[in-house]
Amino acid sequence: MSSTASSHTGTKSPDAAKPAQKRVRRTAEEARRLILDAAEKRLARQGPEGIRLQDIARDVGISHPAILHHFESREGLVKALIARTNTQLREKLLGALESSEATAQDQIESVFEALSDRGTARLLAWLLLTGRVTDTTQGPQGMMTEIADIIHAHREESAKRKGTSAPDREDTFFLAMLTTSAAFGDAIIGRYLAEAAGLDEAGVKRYRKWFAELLNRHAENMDGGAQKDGED
Amino acid sequence: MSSTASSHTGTKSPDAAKPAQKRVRRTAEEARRLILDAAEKRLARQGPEGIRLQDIARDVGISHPAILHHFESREGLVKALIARTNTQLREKLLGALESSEATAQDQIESVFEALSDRGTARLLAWLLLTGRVTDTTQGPQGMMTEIADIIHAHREESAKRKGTSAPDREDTFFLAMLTTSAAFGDAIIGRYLAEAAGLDEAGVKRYRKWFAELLNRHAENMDGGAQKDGED
DNA sequence: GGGTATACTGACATTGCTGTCAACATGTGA
DNA sequence: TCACATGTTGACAGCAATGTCAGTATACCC
Repeated sequence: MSSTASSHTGTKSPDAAKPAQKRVRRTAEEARRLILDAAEKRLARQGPEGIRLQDIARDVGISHPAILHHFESREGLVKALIARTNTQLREKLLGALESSEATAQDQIESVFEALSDRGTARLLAWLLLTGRVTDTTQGPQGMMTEIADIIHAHREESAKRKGTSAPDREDTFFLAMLTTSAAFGDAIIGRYLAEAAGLDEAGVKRYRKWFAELLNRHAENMDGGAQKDGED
Repeated sequence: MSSTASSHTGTKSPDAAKPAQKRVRRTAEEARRLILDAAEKRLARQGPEGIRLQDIARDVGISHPAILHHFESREGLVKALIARTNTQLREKLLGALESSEATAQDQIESVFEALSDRGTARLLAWLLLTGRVTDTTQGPQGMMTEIADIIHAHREESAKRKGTSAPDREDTFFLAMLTTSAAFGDAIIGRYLAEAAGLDEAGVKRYRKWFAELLNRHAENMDGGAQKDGED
């Protein structure tokens, strides 16, 4: 890294043995990907202030103007990172929902996973904290309503199958909202809470299971009504 | 603001109505308080990057070196703000718990309130995001375990009174952890989720009540065991 | 009223980061 | 093999933010 090979081009020195810097040249797409990866990593580790062009450039092994070349500005980089994160989050969540094999347990687990993985929640928290949210349909908000709709459809279908009354729509929203908030908060503070309580990894797993069961019982009570065989 | 009044002292003008800049001289304590208030406000409104000495100084109506005079450095200001916020949060939460008149509903409500008020959760989120957490006993983590202990004592007492089996200690931790995460997440993203779902203020209230009842039912099931009259 | 401690200020030094620019180098197609 | 598009770079400009310093003004005490 520090071997900056003195001056820039070797042309001045007739030193044939020193082509020195084989400059790497990636496709624009590849370069963008690497830069976003590095930015994501920094952000997850060091928080908002960890996004510094110089640092990221060093991580990737390029000069910082290269980043500006690909993203126009620091703000452009941030926007691109947000967009990519949103897309990935959306895909993960919808994927988890649509795999009809997954139990409700798995689904809730996957929400927690998706938000804590790669500092997704941290990025989004920062996004919300710095007031970068403009459009209600974009970002986690829009996602939640979309997902709540899907879940509600499931519940209605399930209720119809069982011949019980359809669940309250607001109840489903509340379920989604609680899950989102809890997973969100967990991604940010969960680690510290667990540590303070002396919970190891298995304990965290138990916690999530406990939470999923809490919601399950609630849903069964609501959906099943007076019915008793409320297994899913 | 631009009326810098040319030179510094106003003694030149005998204008009694305009002694120009009677330099205000507060007690150190008062000055610190005002500065912290302004910093807190900025932080709540603009997020982490909103803490700029110049801006805060302007808000208070002093020059920015005055801030440095009282807090040594920007970092010192941040630390002081964190300390104060922690203290205030602690007092609020313990206060809410100890007022034995409060129902479980009220208590949960007060957790949400305490975290969302004055951007407390935002500050703490930033604190956690930027990895400023060192001591496990400080900050929200330690608070949670402390509070969980108190709640657990309540539950045990209540169980004894009813003659039912004592609740699982871990169950209480999980309750506290969920409440903390949910309130924490809510303070950060709740506003946006509610907006996306079209929830007005009354809706948010219903949500919190719904959540409190969810926890209540769970606790009653656990504590009451086979008992049915689990009102409290 | 004079003296002292210290809250406070303007001007400036310093640092660090984003963004610009001209030039360089490399993959691709003719 | 040559030309071209473009990924890439070092040097520098510009700015913003923290921090320093010498000096000023005010509350408090005698």
